Amino acid sequence: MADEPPPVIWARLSTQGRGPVRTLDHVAITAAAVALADEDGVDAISMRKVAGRMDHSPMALYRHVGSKDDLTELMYDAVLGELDLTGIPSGSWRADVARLAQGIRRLHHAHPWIARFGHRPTLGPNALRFLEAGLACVDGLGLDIDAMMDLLSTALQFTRGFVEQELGEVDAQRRTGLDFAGYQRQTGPFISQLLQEGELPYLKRLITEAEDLPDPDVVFERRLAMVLDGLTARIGRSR
Amino acid sequence: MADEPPPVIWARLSTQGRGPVRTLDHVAITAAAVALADEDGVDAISMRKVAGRMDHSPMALYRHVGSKDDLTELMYDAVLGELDLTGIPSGSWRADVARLAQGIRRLHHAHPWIARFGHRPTLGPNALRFLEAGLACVDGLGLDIDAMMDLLSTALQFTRGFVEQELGEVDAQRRTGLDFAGYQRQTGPFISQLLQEGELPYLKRLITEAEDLPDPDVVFERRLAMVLDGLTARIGRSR
DNA sequence: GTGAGACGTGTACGGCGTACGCGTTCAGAC
DNA sequence: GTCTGAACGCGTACGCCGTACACGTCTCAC
Repeated sequence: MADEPPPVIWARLSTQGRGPVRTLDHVAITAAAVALADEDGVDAISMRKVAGRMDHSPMALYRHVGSKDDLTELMYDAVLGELDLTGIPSGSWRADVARLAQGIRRLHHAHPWIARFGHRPTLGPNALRFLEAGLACVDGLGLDIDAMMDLLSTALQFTRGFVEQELGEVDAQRRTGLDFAGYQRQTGPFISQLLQEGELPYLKRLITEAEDLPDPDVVFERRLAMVLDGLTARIGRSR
Repeated sequence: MADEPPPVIWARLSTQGRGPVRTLDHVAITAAAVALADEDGVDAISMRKVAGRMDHSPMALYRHVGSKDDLTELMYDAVLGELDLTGIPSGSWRADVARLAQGIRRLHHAHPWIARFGHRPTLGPNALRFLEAGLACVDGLGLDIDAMMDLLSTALQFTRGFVEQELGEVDAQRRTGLDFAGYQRQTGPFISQLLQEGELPYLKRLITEAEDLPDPDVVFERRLAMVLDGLTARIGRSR
């Protein structure tokens, strides 16, 4: 059985070695890729374009990142580094977890492409920093490590699901070039037809009774508060 | 300003018209695409392969689906149709919402590619059926339609986030051809090195103290219960 | 000095989504 | 019964994509 190279990028990141001085490294490549993704969207990320942005040949990148999948993992960890974790843990687990959730949501808004890669939990430095900070928030509550993970993960998984739904909207807008109002204008006739034809009482109520343009920040806060309430109950129970 | 075609596929689905009898329609195409995705994964979905599976030329599909994005939306609605909604609403909102969440999770496990498309909430027949059933579960609790949506969406968004994390794992396994044990074997040395070098007390606790191979079903139930607890609190408050 | 390894490049392969134009088939207008 | 034009499926082609592989060049260890 051969010694396979580790499948973890983080164990494969090389530093300047014997050859010519490098004009490229994984940090710069990652930064270029992030900038590209931020500007032009997920679908614009290509090895060729990233390389072009750095005035290098596409194949030059492979000396440093192994594959496009590797690059996306580096990108993910890189933006995780933007999270501000100062003052965490603060002593109030609820405030801290809420701050982490809000931070993660902001991160997804700043980099809407994050959600579109399916990753294992990455072992990058920023992901680890985040994990440590997150678990520190829920330490000292008399919970074992599994329960601590439950608290943290539940809040963050809700956040991820919420944000992904938001971003589906954003992404569709970018692809179709239609904002929400334009979309409504286009779908209006179809929805009217649906309501006329079928038995869709709740769709009707949504359209007639629901708040018209709810502030997504407010909705997020409201739902996050419910989730945190559920976590609180769990802490009380295990004491 | 020209009359653009509606951006909603559902308003553009055509039926047999004047020309030659069709040998293809969006239902058959969608079914073939779903089968392909189930067998070979997201990355295998291509117009060419779907067409090949039906013994047709790739371009024939475009007569019926408009674009690959359209096709993915059809696929999403198609699998939503697999959800069993009989007996919903049952009278117990909590049991119903839990059932919906479990159903959605099962759906994602059966079709792991679902999560990889960013969609607007689709207006397909099955999505509408699901929406109606979901809101029916949380009706009669004295909540307005916005609060009803909060309840339903919070549970489902948590589910989506949970499942996407699970699937990141599954997907990575398919891509690398390494199961979890193999992955652990490969990453073990790197993690040992991390623990030796850095200050990662919680990673250490996770590895030494956490349950070794937690049953994901159990973890999901436990966390979902917490979320539902949070929702319960909200209902009590608004009465 | 010299050899080996690191670095970036050029070329090429097989795949992709889909625009465009074509012949064929048939429902409805006359 | 004939004609016509819309609907249908196909062939070709374009410009992308990820990346395997072979190559020349540069630098450090010896």
